[in-house]
Amino acid sequence: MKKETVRKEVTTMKDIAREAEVSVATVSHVINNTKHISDTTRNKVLRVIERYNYVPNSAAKNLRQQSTKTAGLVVSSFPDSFVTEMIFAIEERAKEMGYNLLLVNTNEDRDYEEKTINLLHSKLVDGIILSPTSGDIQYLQNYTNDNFPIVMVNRYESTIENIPRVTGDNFQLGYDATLHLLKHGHKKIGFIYSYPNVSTTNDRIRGYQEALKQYNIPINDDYIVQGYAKVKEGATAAEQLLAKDDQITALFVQNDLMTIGAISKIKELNLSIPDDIAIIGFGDFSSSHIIEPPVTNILLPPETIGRTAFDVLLNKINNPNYMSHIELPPSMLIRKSCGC
Amino acid sequence: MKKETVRKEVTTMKDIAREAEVSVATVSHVINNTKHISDTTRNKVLRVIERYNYVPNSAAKNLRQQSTKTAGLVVSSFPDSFVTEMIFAIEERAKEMGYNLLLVNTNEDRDYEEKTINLLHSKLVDGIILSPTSGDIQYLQNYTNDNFPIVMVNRYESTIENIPRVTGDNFQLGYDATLHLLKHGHKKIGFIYSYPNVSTTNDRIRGYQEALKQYNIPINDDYIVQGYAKVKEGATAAEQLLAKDDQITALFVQNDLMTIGAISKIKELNLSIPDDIAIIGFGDFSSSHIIEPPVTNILLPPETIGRTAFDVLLNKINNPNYMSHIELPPSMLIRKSCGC
DNA sequence: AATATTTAGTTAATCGATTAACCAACTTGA
DNA sequence: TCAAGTTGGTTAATCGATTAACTAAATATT
Repeated sequence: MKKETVRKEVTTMKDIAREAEVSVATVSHVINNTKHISDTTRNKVLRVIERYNYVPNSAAKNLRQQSTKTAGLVVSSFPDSFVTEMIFAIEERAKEMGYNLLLVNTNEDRDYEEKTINLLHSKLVDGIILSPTSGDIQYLQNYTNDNFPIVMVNRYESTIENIPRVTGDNFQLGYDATLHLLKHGHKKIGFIYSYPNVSTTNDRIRGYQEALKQYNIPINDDYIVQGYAKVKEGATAAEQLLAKDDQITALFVQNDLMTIGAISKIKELNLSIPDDIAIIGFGDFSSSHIIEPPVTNILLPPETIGRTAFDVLLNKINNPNYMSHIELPPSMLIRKSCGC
Repeated sequence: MKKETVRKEVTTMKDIAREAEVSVATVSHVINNTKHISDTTRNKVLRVIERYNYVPNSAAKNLRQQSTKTAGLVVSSFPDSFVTEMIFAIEERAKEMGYNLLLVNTNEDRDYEEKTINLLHSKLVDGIILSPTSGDIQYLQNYTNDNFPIVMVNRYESTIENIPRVTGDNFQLGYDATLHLLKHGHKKIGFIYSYPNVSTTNDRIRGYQEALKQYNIPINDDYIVQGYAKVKEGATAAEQLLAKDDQITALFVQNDLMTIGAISKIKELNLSIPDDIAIIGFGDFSSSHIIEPPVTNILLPPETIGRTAFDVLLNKINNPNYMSHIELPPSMLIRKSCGC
């Protein structure tokens, strides 16, 4: 039951060599400038290449050179403006450095993540930038033991220390945003996170709790709910929080889509922002300032994180012993939704 | 000045074969299920594979099999919700069909697009889904002559008819949105597009003009301005349109970011939406319904377009003679900004 | 019992480049 | 004039898999 494959007539270096009446080695040297070739021969070869519209077979090249000038980028989610901008920055930096990017989205599926990294490993890419999903990623240890370059971006896994990483300071982020709300007099602050058991969520929650502790406010785990990084689920999470007898007066939401969901739910309930419910979102998403009221956000710099991550990967590729844990500070973009 | 390369100790199939005391062929057959191997041998091999955490070298596999199970996706822009969702859909469909996706963003750079396709060609990928940027893309003809599978998505180039494509019906889209504004009594309608000389823009403008013509309204090219698909530039475009003596009363904007920019500019000018200026945007972006007033959009289905595009590519890969031009109809999501 | 078929493996050619090692012819220098 | 160096190439091994063709042993068939 073999599939009938239509054999493609693809020009190889051999064809070019034959046509130009030189050896394949010469063709290769002309293409790669690896040896001095006389102008006559060089031009003869180039003309044939031109005529046949010849492009060297990358698989063969990769196999021989043990390098692909391609990097893998494995992210766990996608249409969230922070991640999108980070991807964009990595892409851009890769382009600048002469690399291509193989982008894969695991959609928070741990098994798929492992499978993908397996696939990307072994010379399909020179290295991987990974934003891991939750769960045990000890399997990564095998790759790092093999000296296969991996760097973590945005999220990290604290049990694995020997992988370089570039993230935001999410503890500080959680702390700063919460403190801001506390200063406005809020005592019951809801926290809507995307996914559990990932460093971004964990660290922000720790920061949130630390701020509350400093204000001597008891920590209530019921105030911390999941919103799956989506509009609808963000709305549901907000609804759930606002339905409590406790009269929560502020919301701290961890991504743009959930923020939009939460705001639409608050409006639907005919509550006023920020008078009834204050809200702080995450990331400088573009509609923030035209939403009514304009949304106050706490941010991390996606471009810097992305570009830095790629540079770190490059360092790791060139030097297997390279190591660094880079953490970038958050900042706040204060508008109206927090009550300022 | 050769770079000192640290030779990586990578386990090959030969190592596995030696260790399991079988031939490399047997190892290959175990891995690929290409021949019946006794349970004893199979297990012996599998154990060694497990122990060494062995993964076959894809470059070698690709070279031999003349197939990579990877598709290239070349887009010309990125952080726009329509494109993002389309990419997401293509990704998802590729995953379902056992393919990986090599995503490259050309950022509207024609030369980079050509270079990228050159690179992706020749067995780095099995085929390419392309959303071409403007300019002469006759160079594509070389690839299609080689039977290299390419399909165009979202945008197309009308001078090349022998490449399958999946797009929206943008003429209809331009027509419908404009007609809607005309029915509300608007006569001076500004049109803000992202990039010139691409089919999406051209077709929508044709639709826009056709609608005006049917209402016997003279076409004024000054009403058609560029917004570069970005928030800031969208705002500038809106400002430029509203500054005219003509008193434009409606805006038809071709992507989410520019729509957000235009709205913020209108608010900045203390004009009311929809009373002073009606506005119709494009795409069902998530903040549409919480912006004040909620934004009316005309849409195309990014998921259907994306999934279909991948299926078309698959057809083209399996059958070089496959051909189709698929055009999906627009729909409208009416909210308040149009004056309804 | 002789022959045919099945099972379980092996051998070796192959994919299309890169590149170290080699070589021939020509220059240069003393 | 002859050794040394330079120029402009070529030869052939190699990267790490896949797979057609082959073989030996075991099993089935007549």
